[in-house]
Amino acid sequence: MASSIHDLARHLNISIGTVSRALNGRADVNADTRQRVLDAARQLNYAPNQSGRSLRQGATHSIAFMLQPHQGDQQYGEPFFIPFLIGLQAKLAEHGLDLMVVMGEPGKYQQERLRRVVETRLVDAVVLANTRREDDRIDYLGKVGFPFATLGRSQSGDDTYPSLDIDFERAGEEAVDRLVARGHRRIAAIRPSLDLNFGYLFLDGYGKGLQRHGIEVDHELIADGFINEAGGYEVTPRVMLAKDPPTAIIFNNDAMALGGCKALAEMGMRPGQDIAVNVIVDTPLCRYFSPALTAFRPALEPMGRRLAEMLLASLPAFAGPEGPRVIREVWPLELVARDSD
Amino acid sequence: MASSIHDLARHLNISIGTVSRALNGRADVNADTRQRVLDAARQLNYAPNQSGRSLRQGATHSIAFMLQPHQGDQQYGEPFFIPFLIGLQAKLAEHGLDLMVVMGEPGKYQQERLRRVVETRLVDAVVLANTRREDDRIDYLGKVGFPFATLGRSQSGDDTYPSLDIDFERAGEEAVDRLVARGHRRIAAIRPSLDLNFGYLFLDGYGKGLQRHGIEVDHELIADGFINEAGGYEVTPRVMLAKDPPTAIIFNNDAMALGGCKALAEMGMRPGQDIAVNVIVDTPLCRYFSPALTAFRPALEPMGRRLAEMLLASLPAFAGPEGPRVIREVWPLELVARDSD
DNA sequence: CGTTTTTCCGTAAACGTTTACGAGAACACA
DNA sequence: TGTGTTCTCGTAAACGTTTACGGAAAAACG
Repeated sequence: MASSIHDLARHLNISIGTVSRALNGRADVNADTRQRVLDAARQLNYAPNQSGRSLRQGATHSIAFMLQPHQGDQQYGEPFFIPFLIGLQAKLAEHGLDLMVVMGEPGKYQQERLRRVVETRLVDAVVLANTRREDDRIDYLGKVGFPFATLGRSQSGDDTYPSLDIDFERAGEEAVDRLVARGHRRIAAIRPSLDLNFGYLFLDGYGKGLQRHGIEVDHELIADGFINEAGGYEVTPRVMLAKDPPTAIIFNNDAMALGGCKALAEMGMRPGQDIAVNVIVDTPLCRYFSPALTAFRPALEPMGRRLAEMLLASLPAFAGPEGPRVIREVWPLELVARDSD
Repeated sequence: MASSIHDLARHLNISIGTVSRALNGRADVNADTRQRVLDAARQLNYAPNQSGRSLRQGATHSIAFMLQPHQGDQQYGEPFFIPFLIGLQAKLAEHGLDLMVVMGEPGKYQQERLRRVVETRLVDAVVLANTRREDDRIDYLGKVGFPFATLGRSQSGDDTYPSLDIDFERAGEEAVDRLVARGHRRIAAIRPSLDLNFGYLFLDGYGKGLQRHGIEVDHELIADGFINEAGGYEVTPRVMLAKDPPTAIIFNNDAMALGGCKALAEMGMRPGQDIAVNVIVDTPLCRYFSPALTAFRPALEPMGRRLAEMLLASLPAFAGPEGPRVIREVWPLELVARDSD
């Protein structure tokens, strides 16, 4: 069924070497011959077998995107990633690269899966999401020298890989600024309990913001919960029961915010009226929730494109004439003021 | 860097044939030898090069999932697909298959991309999403005999491929039942204007439902719009301006429903009070919208798993002893009654 | 002990490419 | 005409596997 380069060569009474060179745009082939090859290829529906060229070239021309669904994502499903993926894959496609998505089982350790991807040479490089503060995957990839980039920062590794993150720290600070400006002094912070790095960054910004306004950090106002709606629902009452309860809450995750608002509602508190709510990392959910939640929005699709560029710039095969280079960027979030504060 | 089967063989003073057989669990290898090979493989971090085995075996052990982002999805991004993908890839992974995601550019024709995937033998099979009523992709894959399955039905092809869909027809009918039971006789239907097949199925069910209750179809109450929020926003006023306006609306898409509700709000109508709203295909957005929208919910993650099973059952290499078979299923949706009707 | 069967392993071909190398033809130049 | 250069192409090796085949050794059998 599938036609090979031999069929094409035979059909043209030409050697396979010439066919290959013609197809790959090499200079040492007669313009006329090239045209004939191109025409015949189209006519016979020929395209070079990917496995064959991968094997010969030692490159698969594909990239793996690795994310780990959290437990309980089956219904909710991190809408965060889709626009990012759209951007990522669009830019990769411009360079003839395909995208593989490796998810792993929800909640299960991904290291084994990653090892297989690497050792098996399934892809040329990996893009890591859900970066943890200490991330085995980064350590591993660094150790074995496999090319990768990360969406999100980490303390692991030695910064020799490209990474793109959003400025959680600054967003945390800005949220505090905003809430203080609106008269709040008792501001709570709720973040995921996992080792996810952005939880720390957010809290740093939150602390810095408070400090700048001369407000002391009250640990009764900080809580960690599982990074989903149930987590937010469970943990929000905890800060509300502080001796001196908060008048505002910053949620470090949209799902947790939604769960938190449910808990607040059950306590008879309406966001935007009885309590102010901000959430870091806006998603469509924040917008459609009632009241619409004031949130900080990242430019996901451009981020996807950009991280693809950064990854490619770090790969010798794709880097420009100046050679490969490692770029690391932190992008600002845009405040979307809505009705919850 | 990467170790090959030759390294392993040399290290063990053994032939590469034996190593391969040991690794692949073939019977004709001494138990003792096998263990030594396995140990050495682990020790040397060896795993067979994927390109090599793909080339030799004529199978890539990966599947492509092909979806087409609609224009304007950059922020919203079809949350529908993530849980489905989680299920799909989980089941595929159980069989040692990897998942490739091919998106194409938003709004752009995917045929070229598909041809490349097929001719290049990038994957062993394809899963198609966003099936259209007449779908070139299905025609093409059928014609060239490339294995595939679809999420959603189509009129194209001759039903010789596995497909899994949700029962839009029945959901449309049930929505009518529900609304009639609640006293409505003037029920509008809003669906996407594209050739997406589910739009037709939905409308069939809607018509059948009306008929069963002796209500005549009024074409002033049916409208098509672009399948996003803007489309819903634009088209909803149109049905509201009918000579005899509707007291209920069924939306065939969550994004359109949200846009529609915005339009309704601007006309001073509150869903659940001044007008009833149902939406086919629930997403988290429906749940968090205010008022929470009554909607019909599919079991996305199980559907993903199931379609993977169905696809595998149709592939000779994975089918059981009874040989490959084509399964087609239509799954019911679960009504989630909320506050909008 | 001779014969047959079984167990185990090495050899080599094949999968479909790309590419280094070299060679013939055409051309330029003196 | 002789020499050097440029164009163009064919040859063959290599990428890392899997697997059909055959053969040697061991085991089973009478």
